[in-house]
Order: sequence, then C-alpha cells, then structure tokens
Amino acid sequence: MKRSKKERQSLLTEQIAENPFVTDEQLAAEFNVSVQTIRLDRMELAIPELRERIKDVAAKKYDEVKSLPLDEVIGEIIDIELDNRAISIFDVGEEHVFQRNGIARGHHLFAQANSLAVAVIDDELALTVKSNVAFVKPVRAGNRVVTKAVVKGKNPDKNRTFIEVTSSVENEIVFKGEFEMYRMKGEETT
Amino acid sequence: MKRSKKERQSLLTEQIAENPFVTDEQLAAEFNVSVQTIRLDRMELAIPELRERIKDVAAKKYDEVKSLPLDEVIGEIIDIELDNRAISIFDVGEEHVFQRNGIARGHHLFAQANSLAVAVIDDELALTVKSNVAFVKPVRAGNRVVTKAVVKGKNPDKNRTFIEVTSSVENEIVFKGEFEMYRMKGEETT
DNA sequence: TTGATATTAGTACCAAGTGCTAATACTAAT
DNA sequence: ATTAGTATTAGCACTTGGTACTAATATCAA
Repeated sequence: MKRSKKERQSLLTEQIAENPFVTDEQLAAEFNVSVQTIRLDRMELAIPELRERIKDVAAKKYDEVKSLPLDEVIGEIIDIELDNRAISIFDVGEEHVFQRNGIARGHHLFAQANSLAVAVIDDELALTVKSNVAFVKPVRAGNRVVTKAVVKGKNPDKNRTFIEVTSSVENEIVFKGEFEMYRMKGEETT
Repeated sequence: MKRSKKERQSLLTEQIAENPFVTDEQLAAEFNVSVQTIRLDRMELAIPELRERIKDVAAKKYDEVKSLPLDEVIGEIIDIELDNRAISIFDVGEEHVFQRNGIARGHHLFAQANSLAVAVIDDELALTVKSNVAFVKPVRAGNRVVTKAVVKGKNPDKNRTFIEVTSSVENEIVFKGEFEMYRMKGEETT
C-alpha cells in the first residue's frame, strides 16, 4: 500500500514509459488497485491506452525506416562551396560514446569527416582512396563537433583530390585528417 | 477486377508489408471485395491481424533499443586472441552503400576496422590515436567483409599499441589500415 | 459529522478482429 | 445443362482492451 495516488501515479508513469506494452489489468494487479483506478490515473496523466501506445512506438519505428537514408551523411552540412570547402556539425549523443567512459567512438568522427570529404567533391560521386587521421582529443556526449573540409590539391590525371579535414569542439581541435579522394564521372568504375 | 485471388493475394502481401497499419476494411474497399474475403486471404497467407502486426513492429523497435549497445561494435567478432589478433565479419547491406552506384561508404569499413582494433586490446578501454587507411577496392552490398586485426608492436611507456588491419571480400583485399591505439587503465584520462 | 477526495463497481458501447456456419456465385469439366 | 468444386459473401456470437458515464462506497481531514 503505497502512499496513494501521487506516488502510484509517478510509478505508473515510469512503468509505462519503460514498458508501454503493459495493460491496465496488469498494472491494477501490480498496484493492488482496481482497473478503474488505473484508468482514472491514466486519464489524469493523459497517458493513452495500450493500443495507442503501441501504435506510437510502431509509427516511430516506421518513420525511422523512412528516414534511414538520411543516415547516409553523418553530420549536418551547414555550409558548402563545391570543390573548395565545406562545414558540417554533428551532435554527439549517448549512442555514439563508449558506455564505460563516455568518450566518443573514433569511427563516428571519422564518418563525419569522410562524409564531408565526399560531399565537398560531389562530382557524381567520390570515393575515399586513402586517409590519414589523428584523434587529438577525446570527444564526449553532448559535444557539438564542427568539422571543416578544405580542398588542398588535385591530380587531374589520376582523378584524385586531396582534402584536409579538421574537427573541433568549442574551438579546440579534436580530430585532424587528410583524405585522398577518387572522383568518378561515369558509372561502374569497378 | 483483378485476376482474382492469386494476384490479389500477392498484392495484399505486398501492401501489408509496405504499410502494416492498414485495416481489413480498408483493404476490402481497395480490392473491391468483402471484408471476409480479406480475412480468408490473411488466413491462407498466415498474415496476422492489424494489432498483432503493429505490436510486432513496436516490439522490434523495442528490441532494437535494448540491443543498441550491440551497435557499439560494427561487425561480428568471430575469433579473438586478446592482445594478439582478432577477426570479424560484416555483411554489407543496402543501407551501407551509396544509392547511386552501390559502393559501400568508406566509413563503414573504417568503423569495422576501428571496432576490431579496439576489441583486440580491450584493456579496460582503448582509444584510437592515429590511423592510416587505404580503401583498396570498392565493396558492394551483399559482400561479406572479413577483417583481421594483428597487433604489431607496443610502446608501453606511452601506452601505445600498433595494430594492422586488413579487410577482404572473397580473399581479395579491399581495405588496409594501421591503427595507433592508446590504452587506458584507470577511468577519466581526460 | 460533514465534505471533499479517492476508489470501486457496473453498464453500454467501440474497434478490429477470430471462429464458425450457411448461403450464394463462379467456373470448369463432363 | 448439370454438377462438382472453389471462391466469395453474409451473419452471428465472442474476444481484448479499452472509452464514457453513472452510482455507490471508502477514506481522510477539519
């Protein structure tokens, strides 16, 4: 017998958030109250019924699927001058860091840099041939990484472009890299 | 009036796969048949009812959330000898390639290599300091990338480990890289 | 003891079905 | 044309997990 209502309602909110698949009946049993009480609680807390909750979860998943292609570019490009330079930002979230110490996994920074190197060329399509990168300082969840890519040189004979990329968090450099890109015009240059 | 049944059933399967949120009634209207017919079709095709479908989608999303930490490692590690060598495989899917030409984005290969380099050390935690990589041959959707990481040397004073990584598809090298890793024992080595 | 708030109970109703039976309709073959 | 066999439609009872609403109790505090 919990200190009624307030406590129960906050527990209830938690529980449902944690597991939206629970029915009123199950909740009633768990809190030792009637189903009606649970319903009243849900009303007051504006928590939708089971089916609506499930539908919401499913719909979200569906939106994700639809927007998955967005994942093709890591980071949001905020400025670009084709064949010259480009800037993107990337907000590091909990999902990008090691659980153990909160430091961002290197490949996310690499992905942002690589995506930007590809984007700045965009000659139909560019592929990374080589790259040389340094992870200068650890990046953490919550950090906003600003990445700049600058075209440094070209070798038109071999269809190569050299790009320098630097990423920083609050004006401190966290990542540096050089990318050698191959630019292809026609399709299928296996 | 479609060439009944077979055609309708295959269309129906498609439709539901594409949009699981559709009710029997809507389908009946669309195919100009009765709701019962749709039900019979679903029976025959073993397609569950709307609510079950939605629940499945939601449950999948939920499983994903729970297993998201798995995403922390790109590729599946199939063999590992700590501090010595490790092998992982990674199946390239449509979601990893450029839509335009079907070639895998470099950062996915890098991610696999980087993850493996981290895993082979696993001294509480390893961070990538520098890396030098080459994308030797394009990789395509459907390819299975086998990646090997080998510890090449150490510099215990500076807590460094050098790792060589090679990835291949059907015994052809597609990616090579050298990784310089920093190994940390204690927490918080800001 | 009175009032207010909280809880429980009970009824009618809904959506989107399942499960079942029975009646038609359509088609193909003899 | 008749008959068999499949396909389609109709109708009814029942199920889950609810909503909406009314009415009866409990509980607690002043």
